[in-house]
Amino acid sequence: MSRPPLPSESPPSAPPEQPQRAARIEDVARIAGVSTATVSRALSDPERVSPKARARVMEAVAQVGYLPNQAARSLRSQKSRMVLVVLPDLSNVFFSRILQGIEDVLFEAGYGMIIGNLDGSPEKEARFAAFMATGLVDGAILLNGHLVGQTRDGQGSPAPLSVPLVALCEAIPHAGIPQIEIDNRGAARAATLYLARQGHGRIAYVTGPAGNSLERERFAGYRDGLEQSGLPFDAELVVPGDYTLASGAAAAEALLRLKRRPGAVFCSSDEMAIGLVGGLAAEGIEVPDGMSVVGFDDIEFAAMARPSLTTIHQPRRELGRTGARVLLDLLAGRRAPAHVRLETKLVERLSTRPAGGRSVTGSG
Amino acid sequence: MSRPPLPSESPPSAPPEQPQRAARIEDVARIAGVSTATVSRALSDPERVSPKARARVMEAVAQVGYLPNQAARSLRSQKSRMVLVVLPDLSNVFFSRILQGIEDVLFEAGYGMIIGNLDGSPEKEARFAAFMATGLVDGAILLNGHLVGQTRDGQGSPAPLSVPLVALCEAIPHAGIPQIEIDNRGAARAATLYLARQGHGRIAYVTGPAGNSLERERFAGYRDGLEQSGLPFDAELVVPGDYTLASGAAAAEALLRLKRRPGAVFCSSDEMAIGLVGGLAAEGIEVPDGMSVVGFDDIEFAAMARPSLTTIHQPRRELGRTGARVLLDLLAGRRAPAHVRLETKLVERLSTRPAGGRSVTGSG
DNA sequence: GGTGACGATGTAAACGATTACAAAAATGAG
DNA sequence: CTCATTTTTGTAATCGTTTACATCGTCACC
Repeated sequence: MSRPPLPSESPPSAPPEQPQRAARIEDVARIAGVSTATVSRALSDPERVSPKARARVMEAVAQVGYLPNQAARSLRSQKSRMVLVVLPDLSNVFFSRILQGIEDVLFEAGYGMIIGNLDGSPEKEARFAAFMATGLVDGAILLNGHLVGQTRDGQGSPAPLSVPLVALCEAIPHAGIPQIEIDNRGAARAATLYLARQGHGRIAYVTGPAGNSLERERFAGYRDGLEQSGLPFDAELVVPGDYTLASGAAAAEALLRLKRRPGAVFCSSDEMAIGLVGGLAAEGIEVPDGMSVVGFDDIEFAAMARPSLTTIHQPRRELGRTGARVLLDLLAGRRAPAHVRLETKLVERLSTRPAGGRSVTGSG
Repeated sequence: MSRPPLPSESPPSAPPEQPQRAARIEDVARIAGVSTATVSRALSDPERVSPKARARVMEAVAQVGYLPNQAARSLRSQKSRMVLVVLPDLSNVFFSRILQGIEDVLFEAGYGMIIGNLDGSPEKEARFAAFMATGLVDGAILLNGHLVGQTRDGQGSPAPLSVPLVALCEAIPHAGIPQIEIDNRGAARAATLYLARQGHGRIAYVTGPAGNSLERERFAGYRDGLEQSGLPFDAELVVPGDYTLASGAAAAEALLRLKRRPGAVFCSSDEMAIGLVGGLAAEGIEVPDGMSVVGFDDIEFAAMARPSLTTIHQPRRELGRTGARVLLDLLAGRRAPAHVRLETKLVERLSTRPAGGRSVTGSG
């Protein structure tokens, strides 16, 4: 096709006022002297193109700084190379390292990560569900323990699980969704056994929120531990909490009100354990001399706390990594394990000591 | 084209095996008896469509559960309604609340959030830069203190800043990018003045990493504070750190080696302050009786620490919110402020006390 | 009743890639 | 050298929207 002749003063070398429109595949094709199909192939699957053409394409790409438009790409290919990560609370330190692990693996595989921070809002939940249904993401990792956007408004069909999902940490009661988790029950048993072996006969337990699936497991583990140690279960020693610092402090008061105080406490979260230590200190009871305390999670701060906290270490980053890997398997159509359990580890620090023994570190 | 006759048992009312293809705008249009243009208008700008048509469209949408395909939408409209947030380290607790603030505002405005975790990797940086250039995101918020993907490989043109940007916390030396930050210098001055007013004559300072733009400001503020209090500056009292717990602990040792010990220390981060407290305790010096300590940031743990930490509170969530708002202004073509400064606040807790006074809380 | 303005609607052309299909070129066997 | 086969390339359809432009009524005003 012939164009109208250009004004004589405009050599094609450097058009001055043009606002730098991003280069398209067509531009690359023209410069390289091939078709757009060849350019596309050279970029996505270099083997399918002759070395000569490939070189010309690469040169043209470099010359114009071509980057394929993502919207066009994902419209046509029906893949977005994006993953949604849904979590209940972005500001909760517990999740940040998991996110990091997820990001590690996703990035490596060329995927991006969209964050869905639920924050207790049903609106958010609905929107994130839409993310999955509109092709915005190829899959999702759920850290929130339940399915997202199960809205069946009006006569609408039961929202189809449009993309592959993976559940991290909390179990989702839905068949066919791989679960990545730790052995909460076994870990809680280990913590309880540890205290029992240190000679503590009355071991209290500060729970997480009722109804939480993790919590049920941990509570079961606590009872396992008691049983295995030949200790009696005493409902009086079970104090309700909700994983927060404040509930740990409240638990301290509750425990001190008991006629027969426990010599040790196992808390279902580090935050509660730290709150408990503070609450005990306010009443003049120092940890570990006055009481031994074990936490759960091994958050960053557990090691910094005073006294540093004996706790159950969860491999958070590795949990994230594994979850991402399993999702990638699903996305690639590979067979994925239905269930992965990661090892926990009891980390001994200074918030526990044998019952009846004397403190090793003389305090002031 | 004629198909082979179906087995008689399959009436067309409910095709059983069809894998539930997502409804397209065309389906909605057909059911509502209007054109696709009208459907599009009814959804994006209901005012432009007659009430009758609107109602029919809405009904059809509900009936088939239509959700517009994002890729198609953003391909055509050249807008993705996504924002990239770039940060140096996702696992750093300092950022999580900022992220939360950003997410708050973005969600409200109908935007999604893609996370770019740099993690010190140039590859990541390049990829995130590509996110901006490929239409994947409409804008970006940078928490990392420098421009992303400034790669000018080969003869490539100087990567055009393709989308609106906002710099949060750290300043980016580049004209035209709005900066959202706190008054680091003023806050550091306030912390120093506070200690001076408590009667401390020798006030040490534990720095952040050299070369950091925040750090320069804070150091200047420390000197301002000394000057304003009529105290001499003593280079011996400036101990290098890098914001980490470990460097705080190391600083403790350094300070204890001095012939004339300071009575108070101002640390450029809470983590260092907490490390310092631990390091001092290891040498038998308790805070605040043996030394007063002030931190910076007011991270979650500052209040939980023992002793709880006097520190400079940064409105992290609000920083995130403001950054997101400014970016939205930019995206909407509204005039955005070039510079926003948020207020900090000195939070008095138990890691400081007047010089020479006696401790109020009797320990042990 | 004619005319202009306005609002509601429809038609069809983008947006920028990927990819099914067909054609052309290269390769190898006989 | 011919023919079958394989590789490489090109053409054009396609993904599912939005939106410029054209069209068609409707209404008010003269």
